[in-house]
Amino acid sequence: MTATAPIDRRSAVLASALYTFARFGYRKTSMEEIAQAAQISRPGLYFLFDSKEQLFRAAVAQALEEDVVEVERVMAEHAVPLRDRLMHSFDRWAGRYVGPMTRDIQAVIDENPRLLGDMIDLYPRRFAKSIARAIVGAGAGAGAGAGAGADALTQTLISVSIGIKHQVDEREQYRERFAVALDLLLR
Amino acid sequence: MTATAPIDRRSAVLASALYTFARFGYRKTSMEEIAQAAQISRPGLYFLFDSKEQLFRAAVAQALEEDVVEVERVMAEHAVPLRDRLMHSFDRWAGRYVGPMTRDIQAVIDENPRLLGDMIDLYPRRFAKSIARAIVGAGAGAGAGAGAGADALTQTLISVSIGIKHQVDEREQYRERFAVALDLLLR
DNA sequence: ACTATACAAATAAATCGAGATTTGTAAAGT
DNA sequence: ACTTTACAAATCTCGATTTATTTGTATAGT
Repeated sequence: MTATAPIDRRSAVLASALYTFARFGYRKTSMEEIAQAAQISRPGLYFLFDSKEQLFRAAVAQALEEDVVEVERVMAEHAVPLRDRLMHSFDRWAGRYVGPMTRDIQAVIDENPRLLGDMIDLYPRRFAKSIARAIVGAGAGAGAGAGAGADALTQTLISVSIGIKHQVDEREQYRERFAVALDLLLR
Repeated sequence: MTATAPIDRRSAVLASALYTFARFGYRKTSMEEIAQAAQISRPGLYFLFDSKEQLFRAAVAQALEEDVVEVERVMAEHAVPLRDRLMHSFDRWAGRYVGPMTRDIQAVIDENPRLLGDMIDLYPRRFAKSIARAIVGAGAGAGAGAGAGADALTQTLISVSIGIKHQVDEREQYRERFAVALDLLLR
């Protein structure tokens, strides 16, 4: 119990930091601003994180990790209908980052690929794998072929999701359009 | 016959100009570069077009017009399978602008909405309408509901197309992925 | 229906130094 | 496991000036 306190603190700072990075972009966000938003002193930040770069990486990693863990958890709930699981997972993975407040989180990630290294490929792959597994598990995608049909369906769902994200500017619109696509792609 | 010569010239200059704009962006492309690429003198350009802005508008308009006219033509050919018509139309409308050489045509259009005015909304709407009409005509999308199902299918196809364009960097990859999506969305 | 040359006016890019901000670390304190 | 204060070094910002490029037009020529 006593050991969880610093972990929670660290986690809270990362969540706050990501939000601050999102508002001003990586470059124009100072450690001072991050510290104030997180209610910590600036040297205290350096106690928790070695550098601004590492803090940024950790903040993005935590967000992606939480998202993908939630997706993996939901997709494994075989009792609830596949359609509902997909809706929830894509909304968490992508829909969540549509809209005036959160859109810039995606932007700050996209604009600093150099700082993020593997994460940019690894997490989306893990997301896709989780989706595909659940689709074969539910027997959708292709009655007999199994894996191939599931990969095709997964790939198409991801493309739809990316496309919608570029078309709409509110999370609710994302959800509506993705629901339409889901109805067409699931029979 | 004698009157077609200037029209062809103008048209060729516009095609060349769009390509040049695409390579360097609107701002960093000079009239001199456009003139050289089009094998015409710079004052000659001003004889054909009032200003750089007007030339840019005309170049984009010509490309979009040719694309959408081709789409309308193909989608009206009721004899050929709907799937083939859709593949051809989306490849012409979007796939064509994927790839190392042509990728930036889309970018230069997106980056200068102020210069393009209505075109940015009008041509995509015309494209969507052409697709939706053909889908109802072919009886796909929804056996009974007619229009609603066709609009949903059209909307989803467009989202897929936009998504794929952001995922791939070669036209052939676009075609492959879109074919996969088509197979899933058409039964 | 153009080309070649030329030119004024506007725009953009390059340079530069002064001043401010920011990073990362240290030290002393609780 | 932090806070406060302090500081050197690096980085960024800003304005000013200069230099170069570009636009749009004109003029003479074919």
